[in-house]
Amino acid sequence: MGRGKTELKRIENSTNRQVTFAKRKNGLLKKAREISILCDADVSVVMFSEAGNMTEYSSAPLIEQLARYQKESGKTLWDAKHERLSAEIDRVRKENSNLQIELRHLKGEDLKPLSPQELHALENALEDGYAGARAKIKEHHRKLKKNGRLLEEENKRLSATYVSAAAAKQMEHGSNVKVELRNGVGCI
Amino acid sequence: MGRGKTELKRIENSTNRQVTFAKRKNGLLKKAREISILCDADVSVVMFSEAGNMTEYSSAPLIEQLARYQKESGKTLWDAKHERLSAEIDRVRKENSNLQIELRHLKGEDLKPLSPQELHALENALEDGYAGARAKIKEHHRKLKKNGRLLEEENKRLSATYVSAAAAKQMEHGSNVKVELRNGVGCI
DNA sequence: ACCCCTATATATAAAGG
DNA sequence: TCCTTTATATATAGGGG
Repeated sequence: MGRGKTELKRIENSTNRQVTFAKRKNGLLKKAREISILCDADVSVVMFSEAGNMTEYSSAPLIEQLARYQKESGKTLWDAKHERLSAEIDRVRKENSNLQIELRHLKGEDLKPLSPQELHALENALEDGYAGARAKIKEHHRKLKKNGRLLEEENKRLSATYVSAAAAKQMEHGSNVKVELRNGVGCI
Repeated sequence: MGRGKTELKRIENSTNRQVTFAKRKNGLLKKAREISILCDADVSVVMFSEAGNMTEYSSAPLIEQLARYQKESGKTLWDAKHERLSAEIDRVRKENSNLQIELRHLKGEDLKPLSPQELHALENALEDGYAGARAKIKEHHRKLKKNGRLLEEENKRLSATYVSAAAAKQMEHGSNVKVELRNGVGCI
């Protein structure tokens, strides 16, 4: 619809994608309104842009539409959602636990369950990671310094906000591992 | 659209109304599919004809769309229990994100947003952590060795299960950070 | 109700400001 | 990014099986 025929695939150019979304979003909403009026139908549309911005249209209260949806489709939105949420919580918690174990191992804690082989590997990982990280950090540090006092002032400002953000996060959900490391990073 | 311009009001003739609904319903669904594909957006449409027949389209599971809707709009579609579950997911996700950032910093990645002060602190943290961890690991390693071959055999067995568990976790949700570190730990 | 056809009305891609 | 202006592509009203 327009000067060029468009293939039905994700528009690669980000700007074009956004522009097209804005146009078509309006088009879709208009069509939804029209059909609900012309044909005395109930229509609900919920859209999320790539960036996460929501747009909705519903000719009747959405909750009523959903109640109807459940009755018609036989799908139990509520219960199913509950199960999904619970499953997601399990998944995310497990991931969290793994991350924390990783951090502890890297700090030399909770080594008991590790076999000699794993300990050896951990030593190597630490050694490699340490050397690489240290080099990168120094390099980055050096670059920053080259930019002189002005930038350093700016960084101090940023540092202040970063530290308070870190503090806020601690208050929020003080994981031991994180608190310790945050302190290490944020203070001095 | 078509031979006659149509007023935006309920079509009086029942047959025409139904025919128009059928046509426009398909048009709307097509548009919804297109926008979701072209613009990488998430779109859900639920429609009920005058007669009560339901049609739905959702680029992502409708339940998830609705969860997002709730969060964005602030409107409660279902009970508080679900909201608590959602809040917990958000909380743990945020914590995961922080943990991953920490791991990256410790690996010398994503250093750009850090100020010189923070970089310095990170260096110290790495240095201290590294020395401490290494000492602890060596000590632990030494102790294990003292217990001789029998225990070592046992540890090999444990190691095997640990490694496959780690591999399974990778398959599950391969975060870059984790995968790399797990490899370091699990593989030698 | 469901196709098909065709004239028109709309939607929108591309381009420029 | 948003608006305006085209030229084109699509959607669809009305009509006939």
